[in-house]
Amino acid sequence: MHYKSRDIEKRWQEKWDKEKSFSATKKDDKEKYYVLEMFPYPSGNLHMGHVRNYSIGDVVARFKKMEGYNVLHPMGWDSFGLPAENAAIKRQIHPNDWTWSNIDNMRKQLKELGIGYDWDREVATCHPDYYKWTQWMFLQLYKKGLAYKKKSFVNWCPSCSTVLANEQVVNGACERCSSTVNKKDLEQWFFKITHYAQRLLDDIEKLSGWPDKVKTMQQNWIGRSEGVEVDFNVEGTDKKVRIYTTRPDTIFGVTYMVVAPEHPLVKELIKGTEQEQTCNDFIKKMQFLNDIDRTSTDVEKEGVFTGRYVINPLNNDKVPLYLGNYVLAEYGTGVVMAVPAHDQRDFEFSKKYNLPIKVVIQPKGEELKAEDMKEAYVDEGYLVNSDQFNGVLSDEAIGKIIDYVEAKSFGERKINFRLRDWLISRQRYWGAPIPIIYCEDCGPVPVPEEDLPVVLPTDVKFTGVGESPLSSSESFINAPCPTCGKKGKREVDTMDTFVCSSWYFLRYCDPCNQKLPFDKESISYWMPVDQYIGGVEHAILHLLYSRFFMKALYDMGFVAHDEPFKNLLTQGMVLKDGAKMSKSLGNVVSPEEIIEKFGADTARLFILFASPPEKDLEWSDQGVEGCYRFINRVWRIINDFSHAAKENNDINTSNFTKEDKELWFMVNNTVRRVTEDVGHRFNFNTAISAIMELVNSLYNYKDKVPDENKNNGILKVALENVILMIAPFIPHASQELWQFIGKEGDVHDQKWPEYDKSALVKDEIEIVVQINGKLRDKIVVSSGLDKKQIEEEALKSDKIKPAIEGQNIVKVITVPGKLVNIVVKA
RNA sequence: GCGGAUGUGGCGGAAUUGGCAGACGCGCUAGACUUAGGAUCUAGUGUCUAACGAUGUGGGGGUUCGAGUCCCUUCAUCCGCACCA
Repeated sequence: MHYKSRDIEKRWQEKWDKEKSFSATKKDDKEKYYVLEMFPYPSGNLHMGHVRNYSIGDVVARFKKMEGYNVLHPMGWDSFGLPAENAAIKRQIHPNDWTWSNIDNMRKQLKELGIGYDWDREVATCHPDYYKWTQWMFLQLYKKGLAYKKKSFVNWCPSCSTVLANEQVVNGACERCSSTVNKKDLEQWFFKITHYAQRLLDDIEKLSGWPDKVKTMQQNWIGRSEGVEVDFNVEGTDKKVRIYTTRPDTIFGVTYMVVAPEHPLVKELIKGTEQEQTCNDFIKKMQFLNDIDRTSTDVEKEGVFTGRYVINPLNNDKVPLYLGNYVLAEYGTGVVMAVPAHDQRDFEFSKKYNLPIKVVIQPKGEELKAEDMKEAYVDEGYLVNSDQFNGVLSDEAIGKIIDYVEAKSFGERKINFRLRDWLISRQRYWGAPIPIIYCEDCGPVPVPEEDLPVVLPTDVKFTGVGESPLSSSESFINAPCPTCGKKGKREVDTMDTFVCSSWYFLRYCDPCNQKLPFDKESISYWMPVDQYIGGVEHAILHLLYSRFFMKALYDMGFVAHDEPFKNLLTQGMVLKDGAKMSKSLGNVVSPEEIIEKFGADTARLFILFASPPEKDLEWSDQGVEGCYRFINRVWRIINDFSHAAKENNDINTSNFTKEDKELWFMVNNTVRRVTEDVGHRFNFNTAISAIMELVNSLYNYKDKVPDENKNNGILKVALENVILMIAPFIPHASQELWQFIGKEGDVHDQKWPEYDKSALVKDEIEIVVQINGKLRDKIVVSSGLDKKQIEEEALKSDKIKPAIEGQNIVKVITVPGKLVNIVVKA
C-alpha cells in the first residue's frame, strides 16, 4: 500500500461532494457551532492566503464536528466589484461571464483542497437572489432614516472623464492615464453609521473573543472626543462662527482663528473684502489637491487672511480669521480656535505668518515665555492670563470653563466622533443597484419591496468614460414613479461592495428563503458566528460595517443578537523571501502546483504547521517536503501495525512493561495536548508537533521492543488516536487510513478521542536539582515522595554532595514534581 | 507625531501559571541499508572549549532562591491611524 495523494484525495472529495457530508441542518437538541471564513473575491484563482484562511477554518469546523457540535461551515463569493468591470473594459468580456467562470474555477479549487463546506448554502453577492436582499436592506435603512442623500466629493479624472474609486488613485494620479485627479461634487447616498457610533464603541467591550489589536483599531477609528462648541461673533456683521475644542482651558490664549476653505460660510464672509481674490485662489488650489497632499502631516501648514476679525466671547479679544489647509471641513464645526502657545499645529502656523503667541498655561516649576518657545506646550499646568480662572489646574479648568460657557450661553458641551457616515454610492456598473426612482413631482421614491430585485441590465457599454455606466442603458433608467405613476428615472449608481458583505453571514443561515433575507428562527439558532477567521486588513471597515448592520437589524427586530461575531481570528500573511507573495515580485507559489505535486493534505499540513495562525508565515519548499515526509511516515507506521488495529485487543495496564507504560503515557498525553492546542488555543503548529512526537515514539517502540513483546492493545488505541487527531489537518489521508484499519464510516463523523487521566500519573518523576539557580543534576524519584523526602534525595545526589561541601546552606526551595534549588553561601 | 505589536540557534518556530531554554520541523554532519539515492532508518547538531566547564532569548539596569516570561530604560523592525482641533 502506497501513499498516492492524487488518487486518494480525488476519491474522497467525490464522495463528500456526492453525499453532502458537510451539510448542516438545524437540530434543536444539539449545540450549534458556526465557523466562518471571510468569503473571497472571485479573482479567478486561489492564492496561498486563501489556502491558509480556509485550512484554519476547516480544522476548526472538523474538530468541532468531532467534538459533537452541530457545525455550520458555509462558503460564498463577494462577487461584485471593480476588477470584473476592468476585465470588461479591457477584454470585452461581460462582468457577469467573467465573474461566474472565476467562481466555477475557484469552487473547484476549494473542493480540491478538501475543505468541508455545506455547498447547499453557497451565496454569491452578484446573484439577483442575493442582491435582491441587499437592496431590501437598503430600503429598511432608508425607512428608518439611516440612508440619506447629500452632496459629496468623488475622485474625478479629467482626462478619462470618469469617477475613480480611492483604490484607482495612485499618488494623486489616475491609475490608468496618470493625469492628476481632482474632486467633483455629486449627490450621493450615505448610511448613517454615526448614529451608532456610541454603541459601536461601547459594545467593543462585549467582544471578549476579539484580538485587542482589532478592538483598539476600531476604537481609534470611531475616535470619540469630549469638548465644547463656542460661538465667536464676526466683527462688523451679525454673523457667528462656531468652533469646537477639547481644550477650552486654553481659550484665553486664542490669537487667531482658522476655517476650512470648504466651509459653507466662507463665501459670504469674504465677499467684498480686500482679500476676496486671494481667498478664492486659495480655495481653488485646495480643491485641486487630493486628500493625501492636502491632509498629510508632512505637508506644510498654509493659509490666508480672510479680512475678517472675530471676537472671543470670554475676553472680548479681537482676533483675525484665516483660511487654512490644516482644518478639515467634515470634523467638528470646520472651524478651529488657534492657540499657538498650546497646540503644535497652531504654533507652526503662527510662526509662518507671524501671529502672536499668548501663554495661558504655565507648567509647574518653570515659566514659559512666548518669545523663547520652540514648540507648543501641550501638557498640564496652571492657568494664567485667563481672568477669573487664573491659578486653576488645566484639567479642572476644562470643566469649569465649559460650565461658564454654557451658563453665559456662549455655546454648549459636545461629543464628537472621528467616524464619518458611510458613503455607499459608486458610479459603477458591477454592483447592486440602489433601489430608488426619481420623480419630478415626488422626488426620490424607494422601489417597493415587491418589485425587488432591481436587476442589472445587460445592454450596457463598458467604455470606462463618464459617470455611471448604468446611465447608458435605456431599458434600465426609465421607470414609472412608484407613488404617482409618472415617468421617472432610476438611480444609476450602485452600492459599495462592503454593503453586500455586511450581511452575508446572515444569509448563510437561511440561504434559499424567497420571502425574506432570512427567517428569524434560523438566525436565532445559528447566530452569532462562533468563530470568524480572516485577514487583518478587514479589521476596521468590513467588521465595523457588519457590526453596524447587525445593530440596525436588531433594532428593527429582524435578528436576536446585536453583535455578529463572537470570536475573531486574524490570520497572518503568507510570505516568501520575507515579502508578501505578489506577481510583481515574482515570489508567488501557486496552490495548484503544490496540490499537484504533494497533494492538498501536504499543503494544508505545511501551512498549519509552519507558524501559529495569527502570525505571518514564511513559505519554505523544504518545509513542504518535510510535511509530505511526515504523512508518509504516518502512512508506513500504520501500515506496519495495522494488524493490531484490526484485531480486538484489550488493554490490561497491570502487565505493562516499562516501554508499554511510556508509550501509553505518550498516547494519552498527546490527546490531552492536541485537544488543548486545537480546542482552546488554536495553536495548530504545536498540536501537529505533538502528533509528530507520538509518531516518533511509535517508531521507537517498533524498533526497541521485540515483536513478541509488543502490546497490541496500546498499538490499536495509538493508531486510532493518531488518525483521529490528524484528521482535521489531513482529512483525505486520515479518511483513507481509517478505512484501511478496517473502520466503518467517515473519520470526521467519529468522536474526538479522550484520554485516560490515570495514564498521565507517572510512578517515577525526574527532578531538577539546582545550586543557586544553576542546573547541577537531575534525579529520578518516586512520585509519591513529599517535599522533605525529595529534598533529602537531592542533597544525597552524587553530583550535589561534593558541590555543597564546606558551604552553608542558606535555604532549600522545593517545587514538588519539578525542582529543588539549594541556596548556598561560601 | 499617536496607537499597537514583534525581537529566542544557520532557518521556521516551542517553552500554557516565574521553575531543565531551543520541543517539533527544515538544514547540516556522520553512519547503516542499497547497483544507486534527492527513498528509508540510526546517531549527532546554540556558542566558546581538547576537556572540566563557562556562556546564551536585541542592548543596559532592576525585582526574585530562580527571569525568554514581571518592572524600568534603550535600540531595531513591522503594522495601523495620520493635521480629528
